[in-house]
Amino acid sequence: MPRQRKVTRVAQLTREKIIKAASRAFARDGYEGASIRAIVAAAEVNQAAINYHFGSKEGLYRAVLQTALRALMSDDDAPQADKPSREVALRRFVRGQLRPMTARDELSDYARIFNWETLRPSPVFRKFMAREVAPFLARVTELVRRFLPAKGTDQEAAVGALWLFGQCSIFVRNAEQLANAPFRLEIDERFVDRLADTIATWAADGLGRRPTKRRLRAAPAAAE
Amino acid sequence: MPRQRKVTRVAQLTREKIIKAASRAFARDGYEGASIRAIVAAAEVNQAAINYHFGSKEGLYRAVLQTALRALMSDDDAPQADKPSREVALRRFVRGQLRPMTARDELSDYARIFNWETLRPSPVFRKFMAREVAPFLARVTELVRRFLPAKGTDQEAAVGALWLFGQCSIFVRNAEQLANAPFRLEIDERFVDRLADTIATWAADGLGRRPTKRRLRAAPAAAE
DNA sequence: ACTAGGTTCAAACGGCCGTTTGAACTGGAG
DNA sequence: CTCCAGTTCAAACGGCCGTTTGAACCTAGT
Repeated sequence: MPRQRKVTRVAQLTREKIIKAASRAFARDGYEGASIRAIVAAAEVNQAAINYHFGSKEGLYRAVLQTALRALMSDDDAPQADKPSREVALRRFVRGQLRPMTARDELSDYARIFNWETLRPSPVFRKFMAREVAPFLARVTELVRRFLPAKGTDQEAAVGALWLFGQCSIFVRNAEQLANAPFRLEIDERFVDRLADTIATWAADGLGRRPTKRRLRAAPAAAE
Repeated sequence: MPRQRKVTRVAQLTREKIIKAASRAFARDGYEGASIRAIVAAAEVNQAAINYHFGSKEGLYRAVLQTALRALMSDDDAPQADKPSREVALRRFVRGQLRPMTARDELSDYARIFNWETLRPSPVFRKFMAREVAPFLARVTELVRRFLPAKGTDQEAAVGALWLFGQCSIFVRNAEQLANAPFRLEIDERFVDRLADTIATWAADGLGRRPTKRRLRAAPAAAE
């Protein structure tokens, strides 16, 4: 369970197979919903391997989160080089957030895992994020601030960042449902591109405006 | 399990105790996370009572969803009488959505249950909603349409409605977290009122604008 | 080739889950 | 008051869960 003295090549391969299968499982079913038995079946690995290599299911989840965060960070670090306009940066961020709607790769698995955690963060996640995610969130807050009126407070920027996440995540969460029922949308790359345009535009316009100070709540109606 | 010939007064009371306790449990832990044993303990009722009165856990959930939908519908039916301006209607809707951030009553339990279902709708929920929720969603779509440019399509309105839900739900989902970590916000009625103003304003501005048709995605950089 | 230590394995453990059972109880119509 | 349908109850069932065990199996260093 604690440190290994040395790890053989095959053992490292086992760990990687497990993490890959676990990423898919956690993305599909959430932390509690994903079972060790399903993971080891997909990874074609003995059940005890997880406790041997990662100590516990929690330890495995921690390892997956680490892999996920590393991948997500380095992914949208890349195109950051040329300091694009705030509109382009916003559009890129939104499109990146919407990526899991169509993509079916590891990166979208990672995004889905974080999506699960927005509903009810697991203890593992909260401890993990408190340390590791600050720089990531700071980057989004910085992006939001470029749209806020001059003297927006830190809190306003943080709220704006959360607001931005929320707009994207509901489409990611319901991507499958959008094809059915009252929506009947065809979710392909083209649609997601247009959706990203729409959200980015809506968001840019919203952030730029000062919320009205007057009470919009109607005065209590005399008649009930 | 099927029809009861007659229900005694005490039996009806048992059913109500169960539904109330189940609502809290499902709101707190989601459908799968809530356990029958926890529910019957909170309701001070025998474990077999749930299968006797509702047939199964699914049956209980259906009953809770029915109660919830009825309550939520009649709640925001009430102030609909005076045909408020679209801005007032939007602000009211947003404030209503944010209600569970501070309120700790049955209505906010119901809202939280629906919130869980936006992450991964349970089969019960999907069957239930397909029939029952159409009018509710139609109302929100109608509200959104009042902001859209003249010839917005039905699909645009539906997307707008989903977008609106997303903006609210992330704050509801993370209400507890907003007090900690990078946000440090004090979540009270005043804050939620201001948040509702902000979201309503941002949303109104965003919906009113036509998304830009030009590609915001920067042309592929020469270097890289 | 030997062997010690890292790794895999099948099997079992204890615990929580939703459900079923059959007996005990009870309230209200006759 | 009787009696039985409606209801409650304690106990048990089978199933899935994460974890532990101890033996078997490599594999790399000598």
